This record gives sequence, structure tokens and C-alpha cells, in this order.
Amino acid sequence: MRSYLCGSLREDNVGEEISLCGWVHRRRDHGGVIFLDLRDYSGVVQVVYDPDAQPAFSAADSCRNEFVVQITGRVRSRADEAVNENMETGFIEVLGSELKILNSAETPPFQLDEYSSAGEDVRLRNRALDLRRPEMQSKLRLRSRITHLIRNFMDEEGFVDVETPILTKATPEGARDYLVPSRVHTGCFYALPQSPQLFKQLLMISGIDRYYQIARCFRDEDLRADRQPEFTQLDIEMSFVKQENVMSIAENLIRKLFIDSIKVDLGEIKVLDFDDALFRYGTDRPDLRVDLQLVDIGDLLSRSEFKVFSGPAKELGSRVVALRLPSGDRLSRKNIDDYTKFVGSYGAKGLAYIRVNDLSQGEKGLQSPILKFLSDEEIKNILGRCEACDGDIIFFGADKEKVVNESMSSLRDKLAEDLNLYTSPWASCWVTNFPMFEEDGEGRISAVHHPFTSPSGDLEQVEQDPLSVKSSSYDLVINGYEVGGGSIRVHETKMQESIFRAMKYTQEEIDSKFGFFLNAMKYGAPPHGGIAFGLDRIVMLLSGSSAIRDVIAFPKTQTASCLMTAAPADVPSEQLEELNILLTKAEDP
RNA sequence: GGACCGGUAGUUCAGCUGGUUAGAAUGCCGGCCUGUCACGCCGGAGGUCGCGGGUUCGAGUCCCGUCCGGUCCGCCA
Repeated sequence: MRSYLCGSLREDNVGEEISLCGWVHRRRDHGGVIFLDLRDYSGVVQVVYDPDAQPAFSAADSCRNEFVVQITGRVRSRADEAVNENMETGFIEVLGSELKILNSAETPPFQLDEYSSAGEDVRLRNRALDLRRPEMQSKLRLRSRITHLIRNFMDEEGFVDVETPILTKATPEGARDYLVPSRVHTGCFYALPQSPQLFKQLLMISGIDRYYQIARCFRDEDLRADRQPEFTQLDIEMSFVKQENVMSIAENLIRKLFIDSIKVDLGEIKVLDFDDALFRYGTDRPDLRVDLQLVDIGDLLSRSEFKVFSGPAKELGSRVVALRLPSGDRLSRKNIDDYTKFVGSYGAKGLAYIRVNDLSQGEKGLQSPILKFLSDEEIKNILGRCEACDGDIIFFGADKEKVVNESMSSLRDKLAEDLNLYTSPWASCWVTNFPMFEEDGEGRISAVHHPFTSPSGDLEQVEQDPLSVKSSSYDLVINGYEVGGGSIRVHETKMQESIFRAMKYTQEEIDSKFGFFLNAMKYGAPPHGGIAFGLDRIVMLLSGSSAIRDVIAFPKTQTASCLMTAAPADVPSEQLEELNILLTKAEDP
């Protein structure tokens, strides 16, 4: 059918008789001569038809955008003044002699060139057409290249690719499960895996030693720009390893992906302690491209008359921080009002600030609604602690730790984005030593990572004072995105049971939910650990996309539906009857 | 579950304080054009203003509800 790809032709090919297949990217009809830009996945090339080349000329005349054609012709170089330097193939063109229309096409709902901008809903409804666009092609192809690199790397490192079930058992890993009704077992349901966590640990017990899988995972939770209900993770597990071994192999892999796919050297990957990350950035996934840091000033204000500050400064579990923005004088009053609203969405009651206009003038050189509540010494101490300079603006957060951390870290990200405060295109870090457990609002204890993570404390500490226990866990953060996370696992039954007890599971619950796992663990589980990477997020970062949807061929919308297939959809009542399912709420007609 | 933004021609958008026949660009169709490359010129077609209700002499515009898309909070590693 074809002898070359459109985008592959160069001056070397001049004189060759060739054939090409592809889509009509654009057609320029000059009456006497017709130019067809022919596109396939490799690129675009110009094909020229002269009126004396009948019947090809007439066929070219009847072509429209996105017609599928096969052409034959001779490659020739372009005259100097006819060269198009914006095209890879712009130094040559094909003089067409034949043109076969393989398929016609209706006028597409949106233009496929780089100048048109269709809304995402239109694109998703016509996804096949959308994926034809060069931009989307390159994203899918980058994704394929990355999975290929991953497989090669894992294979070379001796990892075994094992598939784990999609129809499986609900294991409470935090998120809501997608359920699949069983026809054979009336009233019973499979769950789709939130991750292959227990299966990969079982494979370690099986002596697989090194496992990996590019695994589809499912979580029935609300979507975000970087979250889909079904997503892909690179799942890795290793036996007889320590934390450093897992981190090292993971780091090697990620470095290789960046170099081989986009030629980026990630540079130093810092290791941050979880507590340190929260202290300095207010988040466990800091964007280190940004230099701004939170500065604790609670100790300077515990005796202040300004209750907004002194309250949280004195109270356990609360915190007062300053965030110094150099050259903050570029922010208008309106900007600050907007940021006040912004932090409000994270529960902050307000956003105090001081403008530092001219330090040499003392208090006269400052501007702030809160100056009158602070003593001269307090102001001096705060400015000193922050290392304030003329032109700075200093923001303050004072509240419960959670509120301060979330609002001020989000403000940090927001300022960086709005004012382009990035000091480098890439910055990554490991965050380690997460707490083993956390307490939710109602005093329940849950695992920060998951309950199979190895705690640093002993059995007694886990059961008596779980909230003080750290875990052997690690997250890899790139540009503020958590791209991977893992841990050394528990490999002893006693410790595993202690953890479940710390989480207030009853023995019956432990048996019914994890019995199969604890049973296998009894017969010689090796020490093991692993990590899982969010493949979609990694591809999103590597391709410079702003949403995970752009690197998934057929993604879901925010309400978890597919605009193309109209899934999910209702099913015939016979199908429900077969499954013994009775709907309590029927869809409105 | 909640907050905010959006929904007007195939597409991307404009449409003021409610006022006569709802516009632009692009795409599409027709005509002209032998060197363009986002070709150009001339002409034409194209609208349930998301949907339902309300206020009004009169609603794309105001109000209520609802659906859809998006960003975020909650939720989720």
C-alpha cells in the first residue's frame, strides 16, 4: 500500500517514485494546481497535483479534510522561494501522479490542526478523532515508550512480571471499592483491586523474589485533574531488601525514564523527613522548584496581646507560621483579597500580611492591618526571623496545624504558579518516615500508608501508643506531585495482627478480611518491601500535560462517565434479575 | 455532600442597565484563481441561546430548579 511514511521524506528521497497513505490534513485549491497536505502519525508532507495529471487532479479536487487516501508520485525538491522551513518535510514535496480515495469523511466536528481549540467535552465525545491530532499522538506514543523502557529495565534487573486478578476480594485499603456482582454466588460481590498490594506480598511469600506489574487499579472516589477512577500503576515488590535498596532501584528507574524519554537529568533527589517536610513546606509533597518556606514564629508570639496569633501559638496541635514572598510589592490589594479567599477554602479564617516597604523607617516603613495589635518587639522579632527585606510581603497563618499546613502550602503553590517563582524546571525529593497511623476526626486510628507497612516501633508501642509510631515508608515527589510511594512491609504474623488490633479490628474482622493473607504469612514470609508508581501521573509530567486525562486514551469525566460510550448505562431488567439485583431507586424516565 | 467558573452557529467566543431581525472569527457549501503552505478574493447556508418553571408588556440577559463540562474542598495515596 505504501512505501514511505509522510513525515519521513527528506531531500535524500528526491527523484524516488513513492506511495503514501494517510489523511488529508488540509487542501489548498489554486484552481490550476491543488496542494494536499497528507498526514500520518509520522508527520505531514505536501503533495501537488497539476491539471495534466488526470484523473488524479479531479480526485484531488473532490478531496476534503480527513479523507483517507493513497497517493503515488515522485519526490522533488522545492525551489528556494517555495521552501517551508516550518515543516520537517518543507524542503521537498511530492508531485502526485495518482490518488486513490480509500474512504471519504464527513466534516469533522472540530479542526485537527494546531490552531483550533475545541472544548474537552467535544474532544472526548469524538475521542477517536481527537487522538488523531499530532499532539495526542505524541502523548500516547510517549506513554508507550515509557512502558517499554520500564519493562526493559525491570527485566534487566531480574523482575518477574506477574498478572494479578481484576475480579478479587474487597480489602479495605481506604478507598471505596468498585463492586461486581456474582451470578453464581447469589448476593456476593467481587471487588476490583484498588492495588495488587496483598497479591504482590503473597508473591514474595511464593518466592518470586522480584515482582513487577503494570497494573490497572480502581478506586470509586471523586475525580480530579490528576485522579481517574481507573488508573495504572507500576507495581514493584522485592524480597530480602531494606528501604535503601527499594529506593535506589526506584530512583535508577525514574532517572532512566527521564533521560531516555525527554533527555532530562533529574539531578539531586533530596531526602526529606516527613516531619521536616511538614515543618518547612506544610505538606508531605513539597514542590521544591519553589524556594519559599514556612517559618515558625509561634514561640515569638505566645505572650502577644494579639489573640489571633497568641491563641494558636500557645495551643498544642496548632501553629503560627510566616511565609515571606520576596518582591511581594507586585501584589495588589485585589490580589491579596483573592488569596484570602483562596486560603479560606482550606479552612483558614483569614490571611494576615505585612508589607515591608522600607525597613530603614522602622514601623513607618511597614504596612499592615495587624501592626496595631503587635508590639514593636514582636514585629522586630518576626521580621528578623523571616529575614525580611524591602519590597517583601509576609503572609501569616495561625490556626490548627492541619489548617495552617494545608492553607499555607497551597498558598505557596498558588503564589509560585501565579508569579512564576520556579527556580528550575524539575525538582524531586523522597519523603520518608511517615507516621504509621493517624487519627481521624472521630478518634479512629487508620494507617497513613496502609496497614501492611512495617512500623519502626515494637509490638507494645504499636498497640499502646500507635500515634507515636513511625513507619518505614517513602514517597517520591516530583514537582509537587506524588508520583510513587512504598514501604518495607510487615512479614511477621504477630506484628501484622498487632497493627490490625491498633486499628480496632475485631478478631472476626481480621479473620474474614485478611485470614487468607495471614495464613500464607505463617509459612515463612521473607522480609520484603516495594513501591508503586502512578504511571499516568509520570506520563503527565513527562509530556507536560496539565491533566491526567490527556495521557489516557479513553478517560472519564469528573462525574466518572465516558462521554464517548455513555458509560455507565442502565442494563436490561433481565440482566439484573439474573444477578438477583433489585434497584431501590429507579432512574427517572 | 459542598464552593466557584462555564454552557449562545459545526467549532471557539462576543452579546452592556431586560427592548425591534442574536453577532464575529473559523469551519462548511458554491464560484473564481497555476506555487500555496492556517493560500487569497466574491457569494451563500447555518441558532430549541443546555433543559424546565417563574417575574415582566417584553428574557440569551433577572430569579428558582435541574442537567452537562471544568477547577477545587470533602473523599482519595
